[in-house]
Amino acid sequence: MPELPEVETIRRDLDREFAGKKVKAVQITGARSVRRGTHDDLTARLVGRSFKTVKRRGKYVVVVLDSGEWLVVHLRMSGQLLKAAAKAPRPKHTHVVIEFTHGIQLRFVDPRTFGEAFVVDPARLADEAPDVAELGWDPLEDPLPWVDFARLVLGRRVQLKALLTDQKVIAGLGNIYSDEALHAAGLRYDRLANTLTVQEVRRLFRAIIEIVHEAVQARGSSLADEQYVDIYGKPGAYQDQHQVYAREGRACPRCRATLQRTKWGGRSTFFCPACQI
DNA sequence: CGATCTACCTGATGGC
DNA sequence: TGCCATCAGGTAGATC
Repeated sequence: MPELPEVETIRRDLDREFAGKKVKAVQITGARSVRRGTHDDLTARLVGRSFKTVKRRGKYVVVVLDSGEWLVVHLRMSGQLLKAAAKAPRPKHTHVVIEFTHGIQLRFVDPRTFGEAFVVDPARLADEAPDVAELGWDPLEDPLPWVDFARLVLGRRVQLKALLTDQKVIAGLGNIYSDEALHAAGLRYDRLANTLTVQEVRRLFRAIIEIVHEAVQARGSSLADEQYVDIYGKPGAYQDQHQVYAREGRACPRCRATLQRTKWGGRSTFFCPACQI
């Protein structure tokens, strides 16, 4: 569920709440949530360590420990990171609990169990976490001359939605924000990347950056099920600014044509059939 | 290289 | 009420 803006919201709050805090104990109850390395190894590399800073790469949360190692968390479809008092009741599907002093916990809750947490030595990232090492351009973190973006786009004969959601090309966009960015740029999801004009590439570049920044401002998107919440359990507000996502049958905010929903790559895709070309 | 499936899971929702 | 199908923010791997 969470894409770049949601993960960035979580990152900022984690950094504010936990930077400098020392891990007292770790409890791992969900078998699937820790699958790179053993449970004992994760525990040993966390206990007694402090959270130094919290960073983000694409949709990965990266906690830099005072040992220099990284605690990496990916929330996949249904993961949540929640700050809670030790005595507060534990939600169902709580798989990992990191205990700090003063009775504060960081909990990893994940009903569908696709998410994961692991500790990695950043010097060995390419070997031990190639998925993290190979991430592409992060539209919030990485300054990128737009001509370099143009090279990324024009060099591929691939449909735009595949390009935007390919984490090795652009890190952090998923189903919601790729649809929103394509609408903002006036481009269809199935347009081939290498057919874009220079002007269209520039519009896409600007649209991606703008959408991501606006969504971070609004603390991300929570859909009807409120699966995404921040570390305090609060939903985001960007869904109120969605122009196309989950708005099929309604008027396009730009041209008033009726927005459509279709299936692309096995997922719902929303677009305006009139002003996205 | 690129497109298309499948699989990994639980839970919410809607039709009958 | 129950039962069944479908859908959900992601990604990796197999196959063509």
